[in-house]
Amino acid sequence: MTTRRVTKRRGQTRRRLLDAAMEVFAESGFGRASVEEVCGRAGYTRGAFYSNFVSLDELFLLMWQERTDAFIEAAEAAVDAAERDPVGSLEEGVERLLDVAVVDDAWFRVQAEFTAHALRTPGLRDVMAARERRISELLMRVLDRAVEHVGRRIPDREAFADALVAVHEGTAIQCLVEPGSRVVRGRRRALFLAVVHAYTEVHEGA
Amino acid sequence: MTTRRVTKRRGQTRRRLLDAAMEVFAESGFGRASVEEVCGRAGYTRGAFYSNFVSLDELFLLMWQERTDAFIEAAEAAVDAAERDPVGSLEEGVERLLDVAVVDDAWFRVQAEFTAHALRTPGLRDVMAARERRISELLMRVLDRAVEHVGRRIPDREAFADALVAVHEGTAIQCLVEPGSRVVRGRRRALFLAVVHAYTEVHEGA
DNA sequence: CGTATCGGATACAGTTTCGTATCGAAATGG
DNA sequence: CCATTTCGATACGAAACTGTATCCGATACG
Repeated sequence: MTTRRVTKRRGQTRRRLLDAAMEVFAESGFGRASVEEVCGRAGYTRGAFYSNFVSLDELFLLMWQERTDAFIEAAEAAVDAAERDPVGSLEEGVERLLDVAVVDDAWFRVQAEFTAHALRTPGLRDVMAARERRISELLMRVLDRAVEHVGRRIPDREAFADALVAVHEGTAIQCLVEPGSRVVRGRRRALFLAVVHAYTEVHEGA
Repeated sequence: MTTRRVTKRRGQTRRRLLDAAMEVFAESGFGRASVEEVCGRAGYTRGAFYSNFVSLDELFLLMWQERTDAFIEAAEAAVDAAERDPVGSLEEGVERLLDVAVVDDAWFRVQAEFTAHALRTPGLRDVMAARERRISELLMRVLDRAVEHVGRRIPDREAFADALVAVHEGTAIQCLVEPGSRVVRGRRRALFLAVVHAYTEVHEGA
């Protein structure tokens, strides 16, 4: 077992394959995508693929994790910045939350693919659950300050977090299924706000 | 073009193929399921399949519609019965709503498959959207009486309906992703109740 | 019953995909 | 630059799947 040299060409091919996978899965779906289709899109042949990954399943997971991590990290950075510049009202807090919980069409399709895939692959359920938790923590952080600032508190943080995630995912589906309903953002805002009010109460010792 | 005889054997085969499709799609996913796999499960060969359907896509759609219709009709019947026996509180109304909006594991998997599939098949988006609307109407009917009965009214029915569907689907995902969280039913109830309160107000002329 | 029609099994040809094994080109590092 | 390692293209064999065409048992109808 000798330590192998790692060339930069390798990194580039992995990158291109990962990116191509995202496009292909969004278009054809995971189940109907072939190794060849991904390679072709990336400008390679199967040789490159099998030299970098062991299976489509692995590639899919890696791609998904990469995107998820990138998204969460970006969102965390935004939240960090926001925490140094606290909002004055719940409405503002929800507005920021909407900015973080963006719904991107291609990505959400892949997300749907992954969900379906993960639901019948035991090991992946946990991966998804873990991600849901990270996102819920993130959404919580966005609101924490705002809630405190207006003199309210959160009796049951866990329930609140679950509710936020549910609303996020539930409304995201609607955004994509409904044809051209741009009205949806308003609906999302309203629903988030309602949930924030419902899961917080006026702080006693203020 | 003569009118063809329709035997009962044919009906039976269709039925078995439809049922097998449900199982297979839940296990293997739609994209990775083959015609042969479905036939095998049903106890037939491909000859039977191509004599009854033109493609897996068609079979999938028919199966999905059949199940969806059955579910909605059953729910409607339950709602009809319930309307003759009105509830006395919002809590009771939500409880009934939970009974209607059941989350069945296998079916939800197939639902996830269909969602992913429909998101990249333009014609199917509309089909899904139409179904969402039927379900939202149903959920609304469950609550209408209850809301009225406790002297409240619904300012924006459409927004309310959307919110209910979003909560239903969002929480359904959580039910399936989280390992053994039986606590979730309580969470669902709470969230539904919160939404009902948020989207209704005390009726003026009472 | 007998016969015409129907339905599903079987056989077949063609395509797609897979995973591996091999080979030449490119990159590395001395 | 040269030697060596690494990377990806290509060639190959095997397997799975598709869709059709044909055939024979089952079924309906008079």
